[in-house]
Amino acid sequence: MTPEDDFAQWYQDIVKKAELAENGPVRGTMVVRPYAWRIWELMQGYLDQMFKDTGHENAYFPLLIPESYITREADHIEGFAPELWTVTKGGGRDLEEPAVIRPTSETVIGEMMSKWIQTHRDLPLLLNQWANVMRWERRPRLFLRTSEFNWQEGHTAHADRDDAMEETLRMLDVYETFAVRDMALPVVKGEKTPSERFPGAENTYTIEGMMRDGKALQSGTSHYLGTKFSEAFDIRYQSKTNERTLAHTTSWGVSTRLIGAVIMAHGDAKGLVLPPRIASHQVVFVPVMAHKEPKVSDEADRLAKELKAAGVRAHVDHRDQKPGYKFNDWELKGVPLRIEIGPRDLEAGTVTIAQRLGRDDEHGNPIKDAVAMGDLVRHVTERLATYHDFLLARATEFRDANTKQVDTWDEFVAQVKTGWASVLYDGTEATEQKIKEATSATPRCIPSDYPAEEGACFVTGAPSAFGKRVVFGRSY
RNA sequence: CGGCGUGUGGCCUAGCAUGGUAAGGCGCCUCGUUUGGGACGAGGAGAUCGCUGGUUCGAAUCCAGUCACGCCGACCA
Repeated sequence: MTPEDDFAQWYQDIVKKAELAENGPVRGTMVVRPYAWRIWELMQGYLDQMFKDTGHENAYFPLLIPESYITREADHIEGFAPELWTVTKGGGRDLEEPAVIRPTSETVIGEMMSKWIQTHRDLPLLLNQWANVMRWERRPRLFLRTSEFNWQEGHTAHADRDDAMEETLRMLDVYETFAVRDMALPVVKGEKTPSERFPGAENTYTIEGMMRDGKALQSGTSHYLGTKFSEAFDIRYQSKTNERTLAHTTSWGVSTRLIGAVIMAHGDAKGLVLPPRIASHQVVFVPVMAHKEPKVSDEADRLAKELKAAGVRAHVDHRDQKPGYKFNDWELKGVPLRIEIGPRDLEAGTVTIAQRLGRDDEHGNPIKDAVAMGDLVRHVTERLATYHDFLLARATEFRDANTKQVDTWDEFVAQVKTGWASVLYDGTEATEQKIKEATSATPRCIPSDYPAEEGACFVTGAPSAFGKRVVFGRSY
């Protein structure tokens, strides 16, 4: 199965065959297997460090939220009501007040913030939590949309709009940096149009990645919540001039959906392709003839230890299988570098390196390079770095080749079948609706780095909105 | 939630029209031979055929309901 034949089927095959995840016993739930959870742990590591570097502290808030909290902010409840899971019993008895399982934690954290914030000296309050949330999903897909998923949610409170907006955009930048630097995923960063905003947000910002079928995946969002939740939960502080003032809040999150992004942005017919910085194993050794020549295993173990000491995630595959089986297996699992080591290598004092992607012969098989054992650590370290650059460049080329500026309806319809279209449009929901009905494309974002441009809407001819082009595409 | 489709050992599938108590491949276990691109032979384990009910002497097969999964749509940070 290749991504070109049937993208949806290909995706499911990879998730299953690469041992990433499977369905849980309750509809819409997901079991994340160790190989994928390791990827998530690595992602968490990078993100958590960046959150701390930008002054945030981790905390933990309860899974269960009083039902009444959710209803306090009008837009919020309207948006989330259809997706809530509600607990009505505890210890076999009906609860006095039903509790909802958090779909997101603005409400319960808002409630706590109102208690913790007294004066302007308590601001900004910069929090993050790593947690699971639940939303009823009508059509679950592993990693992309499941009823329960793991994520991080940042929640912050600020003295004024400017400070909160700065935070909102700062964290959006953190997400962009992470996507590019750690996932080799180029993203388009920008603001959501009003119809695509988070329920309860004044503004929503997003990073959008292009998958290999040309569809967009919303990969991270950052929201400026204004004073909506402060009003609902009474988050006020005493200002320097002794006035009781509403705080401005933000929230921002990324989830295990990012694992889906990695699969769909980099994968190919052979299977998963993992960018080195988030690869569970960066290097896998495949010993050859180890049963006849015990030194082979010893040398593999020794070299792996050297690599580990240098900070490389190396693994030695001691399984009792033939080498060819292991080659295919690790390619399916997307390991960046494979090192073959056998009697021939021992004699020559070398190992044989094959790269998962980007260094293939005319038949699509990896070109194997001999590398001196003494030079292995340096070579591998460099290879991993250039491999990352290669994946990023490849994904960027793909995205750019499938993004077009268009100015007519016909061009637009053709373009969003396979990629993204950047257009001038009037910004109305009616126009968005018309586009969606005809093409199933929706506005992905108003890119931050697009130049100012105005003109006539390509659908209605009315003056364009937002002062620049907007990217449309089909999305997950 | 609407339309279409699919549920048979861990995985893929045959059997179903014309009911008679489940077959093959892969995988798994044991032994031997093999090992630089998915090995081979011999022996072996493993399924109340998604679930519930109905029809029948008898149901994987027919009927009804239900659950799960997939695709499309609607919905969805």
